[in-house]
Amino acid sequence: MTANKDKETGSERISEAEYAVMEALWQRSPQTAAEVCDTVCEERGWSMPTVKTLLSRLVAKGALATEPDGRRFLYTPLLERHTYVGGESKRLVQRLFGGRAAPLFAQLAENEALTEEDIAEIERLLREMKK
Amino acid sequence: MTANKDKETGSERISEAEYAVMEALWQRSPQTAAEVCDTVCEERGWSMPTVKTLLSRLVAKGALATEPDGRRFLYTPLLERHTYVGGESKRLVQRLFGGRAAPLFAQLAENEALTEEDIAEIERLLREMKK
DNA sequence: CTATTCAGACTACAGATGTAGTCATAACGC
DNA sequence: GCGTTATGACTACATCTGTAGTCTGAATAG
Repeated sequence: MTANKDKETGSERISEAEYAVMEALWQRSPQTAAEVCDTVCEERGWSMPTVKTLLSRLVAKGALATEPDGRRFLYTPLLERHTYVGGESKRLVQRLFGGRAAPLFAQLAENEALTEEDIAEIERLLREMKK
Repeated sequence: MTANKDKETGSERISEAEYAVMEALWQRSPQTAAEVCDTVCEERGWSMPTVKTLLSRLVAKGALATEPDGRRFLYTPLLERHTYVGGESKRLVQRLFGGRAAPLFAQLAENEALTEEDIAEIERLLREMKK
C-alpha cells in the first residue's frame, strides 16, 4: 500500500468526478463498469463512456485494481476512503488555515455548519483525547 | 457585493495559483502587479508574466478590482478572504463528510492534526456556543 | 457453430489551470 | 522634447479535467 500512498500524496490527485466513482466503489466493491454506472449515472447525469473513462484514469493513477471477470473487469479500490478523506482534510487545513484546525472549526461554527449532534460528538471526542 | 458573492458560489472557482495571489492581496492591498510579484514570485518560483495572468483572470472572475495608477493598476480584493475560506471549508465538509462537521473533526483528531492550543481554542468556542 | 453483444482500448474536444512570452504604448525620467 | 521603461493586453502551449464517441474482438447467447 506504500506505493498507493505515494500516489495519493503525489502530484496525481483524484478529481471530483473521479471521487464520485471512488465513492461508489467504497460503498460496494468489487463492481463492474456497468454496475458503477447504475450507481452514479442517473444522479450525475453521466453516460457509460464517462464512467469508463474515469475508471480507466483511476486505474492508471493506481487508485483502483482490476480483476478480469469474463470479458469485463471487476474494479476494487486500492486507495482507501479514509486515506483520501484524511489527505484532503489536511490539505485544506494547511492550505487555508496555516495547518491549524481551530480556525477551521471557528469558521464552521460561524457558518452555522455545526449541529447540536456535531457539538455533542466533538465534545465526546475531546473528552477521549484528554485521556 | 452580491454579484461578487455569486461569483464565489458559482461555477467560477478560484484556483490554487489564483488563491496564492489573493492571499498576498488580502495581506496587503492595494498593490501593483510588480509588488504582488515581489511578494510571491520567489516563494512560488513564478515570473512576472505568470502573476500578471493570474491577476487578469482574477479581475475577469470579479475577485479583484482595479484602480488606475499612472500606467499601471492597483489591485484590491473584491472577494473577502473570510468568504472564500468559508466557502471552501463548507464545500469540503459537504463533499466528503455529508455536510457534517463532526466526522471532519474526528478525522483531524485521528491524524494528530490537533494541537493542545487547538483543543483549548475549540473548547472555548464550544463554551461560547452554548450561551 | 454462428451471430450478437458489450466492454475495454483508444480517441476526441472543450474548458480550466499553470506558466510564460511578446508587443504596443502611455507614463516616466532626464 | 525625446528616449526609455514598465505594464496591460494579448497570445501560446502543455496538462488536467469533464464528458462522450467509435471500434474491435473476446465473451456470450442461442
